[in-house]
Amino acid sequence: MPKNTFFISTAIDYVSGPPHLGHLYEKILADVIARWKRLGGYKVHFSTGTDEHGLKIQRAAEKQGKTPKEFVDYISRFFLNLCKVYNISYDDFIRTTEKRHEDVVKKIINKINENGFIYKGSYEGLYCVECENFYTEKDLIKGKCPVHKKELEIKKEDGYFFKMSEFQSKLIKHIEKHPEFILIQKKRNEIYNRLKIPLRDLSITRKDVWGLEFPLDKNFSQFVWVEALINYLTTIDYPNKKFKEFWPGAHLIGPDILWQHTVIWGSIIMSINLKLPKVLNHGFINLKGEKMSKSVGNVIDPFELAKKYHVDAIRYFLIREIPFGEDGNFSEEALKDRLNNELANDLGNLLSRVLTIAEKNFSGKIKKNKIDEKLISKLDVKKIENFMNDFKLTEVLNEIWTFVKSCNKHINDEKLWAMNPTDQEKHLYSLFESIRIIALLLSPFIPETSGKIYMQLGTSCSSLKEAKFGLIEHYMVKKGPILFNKIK
RNA sequence: GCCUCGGUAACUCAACCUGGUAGAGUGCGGCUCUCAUAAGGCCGUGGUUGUGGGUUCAAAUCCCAUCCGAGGCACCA
Repeated sequence: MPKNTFFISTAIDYVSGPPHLGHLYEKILADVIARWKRLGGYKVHFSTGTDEHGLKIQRAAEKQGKTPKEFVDYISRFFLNLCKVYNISYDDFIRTTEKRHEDVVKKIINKINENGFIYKGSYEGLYCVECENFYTEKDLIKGKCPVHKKELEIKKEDGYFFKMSEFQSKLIKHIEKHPEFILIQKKRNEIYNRLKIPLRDLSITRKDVWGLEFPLDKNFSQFVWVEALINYLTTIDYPNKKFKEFWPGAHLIGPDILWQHTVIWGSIIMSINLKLPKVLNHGFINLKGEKMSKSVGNVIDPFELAKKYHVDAIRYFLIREIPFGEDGNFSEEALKDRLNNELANDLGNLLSRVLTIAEKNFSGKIKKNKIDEKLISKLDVKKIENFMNDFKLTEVLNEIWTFVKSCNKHINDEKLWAMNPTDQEKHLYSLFESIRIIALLLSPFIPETSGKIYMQLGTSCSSLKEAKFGLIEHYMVKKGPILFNKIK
């Protein structure tokens, strides 16, 4: 990726059902990173979207008496809406049923073929006649079809294959040379070890399944995985200007699809001679230690959540509570704790107490003054930038909060409310500068709140370069509504 | 079965790579300022670091074993 551009994608969500908290978590992570990069002056392309082909969707559509296209149009809207409700600043929302995607897929498949990595063969596997689908041994329940509980037969089907096996040693070498290819080490180890087992070629076509037509043979549709991954090239307009500007990027994904993004996607990328992207793999969200699942009925609906809690509180909570790459726990109790203690008391009250003094004693007008070195020594912007570069988002918030608390302590230690006017104005200036920079650093995480803080401070920032003390000549502040209402 | 990761205060985690008798936040108890969203600040409470061995002057940290837990093991996505 050229120096001053940054391409980040979420996985495109499979639209067999509406979004849950896990989908939201990934979008928030990507959004925070994208917003941070923009603050840093990068030209950012942030893509998200929906994956709309495949057998499961075909089935789900049939069940509802809809055509697959009608069905995906309906579900995809929920994901788009999710982005809007949660302030996800995507640059492109891509759907795999779009024409532009079909065009790029065609180009890629042709290119892989020209390079000699596609051949016709036959796939043999365990097949359930009723499902019209192949299963692997792992899928089976007591050796039988997981859906119909029936014996499976061995079936052979013609199809096209991608010579994935040819890329095995190259993938191993790539991981050894570029460990950052897979961000989280424990998952990197898993992939690395699995690559010691011979890699099989990948069957890339299906018969009679809802999907894009296979460019080399009209009798087949494409296996969803290969086609869906190509969205990362579609979104930056492969092979044109934007592609040259932004490739390779960083793919943010969940642990369930790591193999596909490293081994399958990695091989495909190598087969068309492109540089490999980075894979930023995050963890799962559990509920009270249990996996979210529809059958257990403990799925959190992000739309319902947003009705109950401030969107920024939810964004803040998910990032603050769950270290990148780790599985995390969601509970409303923990969310309330963070919201009440950290957002409302520490941050919201800090703004409120300082504004009151400024309005009461100076009618909101605060002139530039010498900065209090002791106060600002508590903030290490460089450290925060480093954490951010390593995607240690939780640490970033931790560091910012240390400073928020320092501001509160400073007010107490100095008895700000009881000072003579000259000193008071001096300290107020330092505090407003501190709060301005806090709002700036927090803006990727809680954008709406940062906006509210800027408004009350009567200023605004849009670049990390403004994270310097003493930039503002005059403050004209005006107290507004409180930032966060506490929830019992 | 094979592979990976984890087991540290009531809870969530840090310190482990680069050994030197464990830190933070939350919770709980107390004190305190009064500008503020009854907010803020301070002090305290609290752990024989899963278990058993080994190496070492010294082990949460390195090695071995063992128990417990989580995850992965490709064409459903």
